[in-house]
Order: sequence, then C-alpha cells, then structure tokens
Amino acid sequence: MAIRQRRLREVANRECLFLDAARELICQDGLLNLQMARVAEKCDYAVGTLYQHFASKEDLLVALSTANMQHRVDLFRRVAAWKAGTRDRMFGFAVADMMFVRRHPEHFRLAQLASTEVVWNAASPQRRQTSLAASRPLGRIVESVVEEAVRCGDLKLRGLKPNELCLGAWALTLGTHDIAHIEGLLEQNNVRDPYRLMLRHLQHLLNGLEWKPRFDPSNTAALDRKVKRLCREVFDGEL
Amino acid sequence: MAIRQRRLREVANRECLFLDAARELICQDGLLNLQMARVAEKCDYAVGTLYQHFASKEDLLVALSTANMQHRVDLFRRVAAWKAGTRDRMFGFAVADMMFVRRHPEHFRLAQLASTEVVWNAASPQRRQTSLAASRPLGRIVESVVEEAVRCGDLKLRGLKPNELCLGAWALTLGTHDIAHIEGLLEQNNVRDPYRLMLRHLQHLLNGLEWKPRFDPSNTAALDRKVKRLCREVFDGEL
DNA sequence: CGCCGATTTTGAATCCGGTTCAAAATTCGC
DNA sequence: GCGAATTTTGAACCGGATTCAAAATCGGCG
Repeated sequence: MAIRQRRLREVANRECLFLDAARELICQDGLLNLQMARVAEKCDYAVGTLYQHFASKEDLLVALSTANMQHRVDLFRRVAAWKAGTRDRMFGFAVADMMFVRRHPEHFRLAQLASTEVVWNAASPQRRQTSLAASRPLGRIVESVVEEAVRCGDLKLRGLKPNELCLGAWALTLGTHDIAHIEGLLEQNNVRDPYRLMLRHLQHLLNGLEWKPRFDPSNTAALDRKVKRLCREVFDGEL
Repeated sequence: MAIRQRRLREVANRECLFLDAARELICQDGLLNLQMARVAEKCDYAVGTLYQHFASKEDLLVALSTANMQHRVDLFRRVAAWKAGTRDRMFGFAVADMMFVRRHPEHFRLAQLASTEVVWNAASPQRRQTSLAASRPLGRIVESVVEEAVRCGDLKLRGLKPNELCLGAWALTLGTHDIAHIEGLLEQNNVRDPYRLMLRHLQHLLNGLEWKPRFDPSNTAALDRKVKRLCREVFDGEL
C-alpha cells in the first residue's frame, strides 16, 4: 500500500508544479492570457495530464486562488499571536490583509475573478468545497480574537455571534479592495490612499462597536504609528 | 445635417436594442452562456453590425453594466429627496443598494464580472471612460447628503473630505455583496441574513463617525422599522 | 430619375484556445 | 517476463469570438 501513498504524493506534487507554473505565467503575461496549453508545456507535461488534475480552466483558477489563500492565513496567524490588545489585533488583521493585497495585487485579481459566478460555478463542486474549507481558518482566527475580547471585557456582543460581528470589518476590507482595483475610479473620485482611509473607517467601526480601548481615528499620526508598530513587530519591517 | 442626427439617433437606438437583448439572454441562459451571435440574431442583425457597436464581448458587458447603473442612480435620487434626517438618508442609500441587488442579482453579478481586470481591461478605453462617468452621479448624490449633514451640524468631517467619508459605507456595502454572492460561504460561516447585518454594521459605523442622531444598532426591532418606513415612503412599499 | 462614390451591413470564413479521447507508454502484480 | 490495468500523450475536435471582402444601401448630383 506504500506504493499507493507514493503515487498520491507524486500527484500532489505535480499539482503544485502546475499551480506554480500557472502563477508564474499569470505574473508574466497577465491573467487574461493564461492558456492551459502553456501551463502544461511549461511543466513538460501533455495537456491531457493537466486535465487529470483540473476539470477545466476555471477549476484551475479556483484551485490557484485557494492555494494563494494559505499565505494570508499565515499572516493572520502571526497577527493573532501578537502580544497586543484585542482591538489592535483586530485592526492588525485588516493591515495584514491590506499588505497582502498590496504586495500581491495579482492574487486579489485572481481571487476576485474566481469568486465570480462565471468562474466559480464552472469549477468542480469538489474544488469549490475545498476552497471554502481553506477559507475557514481565516474566519476562525478572527473569531477567536473576538471571543477573547468578549472574555476580557473589551467588547460586548450585544446579541451578535462572533462571526456576525466580524462581518462588518470583513466587508469593509473586501469592498475597499474592490474599489481600489477598478482603474480610474479613485482618480475620478479624487481619493488618494484608499487603504489608509479604510483603516481609519475600520477604527470608526470599532468605535461604533465600542471595542475598547477607544481610539481617535482623526489622529492620523497615531494611526500611522499603529501601522508602523505592527509592521515592525509582526511583519519583520516589510511594508 | 439633420440626416446625420437621425442616423445618430438610429444607431443609439440600436445600441439599446442590443443591450436589451443581451440583458434578456443573460436572464434566460445565464451570464456564462451569453453569445455574441445570439445577441445579434435576437435583434435580426448580422454579427458584424453588433461589432460596430461593441469592440468585443467584454466591451458589451461593460456597456451593459453601465446601462444598468442608471436604475441605481434613480433609486439614490429618490432617497436623497426623501424628507428625513441626513443620517436616515445615508442609511437609505445602503438600503436602496441592498434592495437593488436583491431584486436584480444578475445586475450585481454582471457588475462584478465587468469590474474584473480581465473584462475591464478588454473593454475599449472609451467604454471604460463612459462607465466611470456614469458612476459619478452616485458619488455626487451621496456626497451632497454628507455636505448637508455637515452644514446642519449632524456630522463633523474631522479632516476628511466628503467623498472620503463616504468610502467606508461604500466599501461596506460592496463587500457585503461580494460575501453574499459566493455560494456556500455564508452557509459555512453560519450567517443567516448578511444584509440585515450589513445595515446594523453601517449603523455602528455611523455611530463611530458620530453622525447624529445616535442610534442603537442592537435594537433590531427599531432597525427593521427604519427599513419598513423607508420602503413605504420611498420605494412605494416594494420590498 | 438614374448614376456613382461613400457608407453600412452582412455572414461565411478564420482563428483561437479549451477540451477530448484513442492510441502509446508505463506501472504493477504475478 | 508477461498481460491487465492505469496513466500519459497530443493531434484532432469543437464552440464561439472576431474579421473582412463582398453585397446592399444611402445620399448627393446632373
């Protein structure tokens, strides 16, 4: 039965190989120009073999987007383990998310495309399932901070479940990415730095939720210090 | 020169005809199955003629998404003209947005797809320009309420420009749509009614911004009453 | 009205790239 | 080493977006 194991490992490795190749091709030629044949060729496999792993191009896109998510989970874990107040950690998730998307705009673009009905529904059910499952840890990490905040008295749920309380912050970050990535939209509306604004609005939201300690969002210098500190202590100074 | 005018009118009409046909086909067969040839056929025109209006399929998608936006602008205008406090009107925009997307999920799906880099960048520059311009009124309507709120003392900008202040609410609603439209995501996270939560979070955000009069978001009965009233007085009772 | 050059429309042909599947190669158990 | 089972291969297929040369229509002019 060890043979079966090996084979499974080999197949899993090849899947990574394909995904890496796809990622690279996307960075090189853009999401638009990704071609299945190119992916296969780059790995020195036949197209047919590629299709044993991915039911369709859409299936591959969703798989790739799912794999990318792991990165984000790692960042979130680091924030959750940070020695800081619960509110600062909650804020930290948003900063992590922001930095992740800033550093890897192509990841966001892909995730956005993959969550589009056209692509999402064309992926295999199994693949969708896996993708959803991969996003679960993100939610749990954030919720655990909410729960801690409630335990230590920083926050009152007021009838919300922890996951429901997270929804606002989650939607805020997601929506900001959307806005930031439509070319020309910010220029037209004369908005300079959407992410800095997002962080400020998140603080407004946290104030609205009465998550202690209260913070004055209009104190932009203090806000920038918070971000700096987070970068120093959690992300090894990478901005 | 009147002949030139007539011709221009005819062409514009035909453009509407094509867009209507595309809309109908999408409702019928889904976004996924939209075919240029079908659109042309449905209007009794040759494919080539269709391509005189739209540089590509993507171009048509963006055009359609732009045309759909007009609907939303109308709703927003109604809200802006509503005899109610500034905060309630701000809240009303979110409700309008929510109802619009609920009633026309396919509009959202399309807008989401159209704003994807793959589609957006494949549309003609001219088309993108037009699309951005069409979204401008939405922003201006909302900003005007913010400005009124500042004038009448309901709100302090605290260093933000009106459009920057709107960004939070805007991102919140956009992000909520994203979340609500990924199949299986809410089920997995055990969230029942994302839009009701969104409205609640918006109230938290408005509280955080100290937009008067303060409202207690945990009073869900009062929240529901607000929505009901809005539907009655602004949307002719259509929920 | 009829003619001619300009403009518009047409749709069959082209092109592109995702997907399939029968044949070839490889693996595995004996 | 053999044959069945499994895996890999890539040329062929196919659907659908896009093109473009020919046909039709239009508008002005004698």
